[in-house]
Amino acid sequence: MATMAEVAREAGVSVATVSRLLNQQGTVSPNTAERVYAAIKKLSYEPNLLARNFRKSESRVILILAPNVTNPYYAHILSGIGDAAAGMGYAALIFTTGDDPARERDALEMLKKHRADGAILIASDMGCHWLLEYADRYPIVQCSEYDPEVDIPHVSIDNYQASQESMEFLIALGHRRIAMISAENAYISTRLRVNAYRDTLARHGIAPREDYIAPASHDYSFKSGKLRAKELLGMNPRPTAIFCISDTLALGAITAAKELGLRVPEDVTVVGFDDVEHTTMLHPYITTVAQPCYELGKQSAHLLYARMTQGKEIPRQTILKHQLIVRESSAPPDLLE
Amino acid sequence: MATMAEVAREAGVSVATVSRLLNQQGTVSPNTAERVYAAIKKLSYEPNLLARNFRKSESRVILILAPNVTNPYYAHILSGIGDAAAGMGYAALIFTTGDDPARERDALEMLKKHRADGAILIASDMGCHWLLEYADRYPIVQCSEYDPEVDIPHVSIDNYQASQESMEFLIALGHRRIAMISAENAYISTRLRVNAYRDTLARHGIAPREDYIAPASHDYSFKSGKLRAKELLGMNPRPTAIFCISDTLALGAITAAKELGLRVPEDVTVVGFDDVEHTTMLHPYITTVAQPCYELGKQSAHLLYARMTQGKEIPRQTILKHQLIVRESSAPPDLLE
DNA sequence: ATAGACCATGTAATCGATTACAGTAAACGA
DNA sequence: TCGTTTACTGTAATCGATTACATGGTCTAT
Repeated sequence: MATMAEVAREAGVSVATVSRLLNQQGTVSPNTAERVYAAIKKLSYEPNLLARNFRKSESRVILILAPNVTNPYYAHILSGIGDAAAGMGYAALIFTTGDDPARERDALEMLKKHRADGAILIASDMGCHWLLEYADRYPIVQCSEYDPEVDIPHVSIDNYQASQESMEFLIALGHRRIAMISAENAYISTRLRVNAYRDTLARHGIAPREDYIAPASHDYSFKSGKLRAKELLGMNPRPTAIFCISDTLALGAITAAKELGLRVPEDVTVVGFDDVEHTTMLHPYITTVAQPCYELGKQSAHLLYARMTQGKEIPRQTILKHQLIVRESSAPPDLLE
Repeated sequence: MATMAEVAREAGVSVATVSRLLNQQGTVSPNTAERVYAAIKKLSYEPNLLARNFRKSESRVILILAPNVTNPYYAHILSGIGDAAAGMGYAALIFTTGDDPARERDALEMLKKHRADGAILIASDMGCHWLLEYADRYPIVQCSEYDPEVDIPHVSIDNYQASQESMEFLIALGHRRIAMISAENAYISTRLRVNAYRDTLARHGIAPREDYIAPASHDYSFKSGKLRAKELLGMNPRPTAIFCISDTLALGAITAAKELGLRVPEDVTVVGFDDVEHTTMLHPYITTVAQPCYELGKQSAHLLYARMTQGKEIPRQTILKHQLIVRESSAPPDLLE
């Protein structure tokens, strides 16, 4: 592979001139430029990014940490980040952490080693104070999850407000015995959604029953949603609606209901969260709160970019709009029962 | 950030000694080693990968090209590649091509620029002779899709055999009017599956009807699967079974059947392909051919690694095992109709 | 006692770009 | 006309690691 020096020799100029031409720095006469371009073509020269990045001390890579890439919610965020990064001339290095802070930490070491210029963390647990050690020294943006007590810029939706709307909707339909499938994780979204669940019930004079709140596994697995739903639907009195904090869990709940011989929504209403493809794949289509996943990723990337390149102060919090989407899995409770 | 020279000064040795110690090259006395480690700790030194990679002329990055990251089939492959790469000390740079050869080509330029040491291509179209231009000069492995006429190592399953088994299964159940939802793409898998569909019918003395083969959109979208299935199920005589080349399409077909008031599998049998999570998310659970997605990705990464590091000749073709999984969406046709 | 092997370490070149600085020539302004 | 920009180009230092080669000291075998 030809080097810049060879191109320079071929064109009869110095490397400085070639470099200036390629980087649009300084000036180069049209005549010389033409000769250089000819030489580049002749030798089919390609700049060596290893050398360039080393010299400029930048990697043009952004690190992305996600629990996994198979959950469609994360996949869409990754998609948004990836597209935005590509548009800005950055490459996205995706690391999966499996929700393990140790692996998260390992991956962040990449910043110290100059393998990446900045990082976007998707779904960090609460209580991530140790993150500040990195955030103070490197550009970092959190996407979707964050800790309100930790001062790192983040992009998310208003989980409390969204859950409240969902609950208000159920109550307005006439539901009183509303259960919830949450998750055994330390995400802020989970906490806010549970808070909103309790608060909204209370505000309507309905005493929240703790045994109506069933935590699914930390990764929102379909299987565990089904399991928890079966437990909930076996209780007496049986809840007439289940508020799930993810669509996968909602799908699990619907499957559970069907296996118990219950109809959705006639016998039990199920609502989800996120609005991933699953919601409209089989009937009943799922009522859910739509999150702008792709946009969350895109915004995160743009913020990080601003922080990395212009060293700009970026807003601590960016909240994008959610939307309650009513479909087939919700209906008024059957009051005759 | 401290440099190796500073560490060397602090420890009272030369940079060569520090480097040797860190790379386990040559020998360093225990005494010296201790002093160096102390210096590293004191200065909290981290090697600069930009410098190291530049010097060694390797990026320790592998390029991954996929049409998108949201299709669960690709997501699982990516997962396998990512884990394997991390285990080998490589980082995975994921680029989405949207099935656009131009973007695929652009991404491959990264190899020339030394941004990556090798590449794994997921789902390249047939007729990708131009790929040889890169494959001849850089380590490249294709995963899942490939072109038998293009000599690039690839990892896949036996699509023909798998489809044949699926068809034999349907015929053994008693189905004669079997339709197929394929796709409008140029993948080898699509071609082999269609071929196996035709051949197997013919071998059983059933004349394939061309209008029973409906191509869905190139990305196997749920929506287009539903659309095609509605057309097929509206035909006279109506097919009693539909062989779909992806689970998403199968899900679309099941939804279509339900919307038409048909029961699955009593009125129509639907079988899928891939075995992604969707298959067991709602009843009827889908009968399908399982592909070892994660393993496909992992193997691809290992092959690429062998090729990159030992320059070894690697096998041109690696075929992993598939498995027909019979679930609820298939049953003998109702012969009373 | 001495050659040869081996160990521990240092010196300095090297990878391929970017860029500060300097120099020359032409253009310009008064 | 002379000083001063301005346009264009070249020289060489530089980024931070790796590594070929050289050096001096120890140990071993004859």
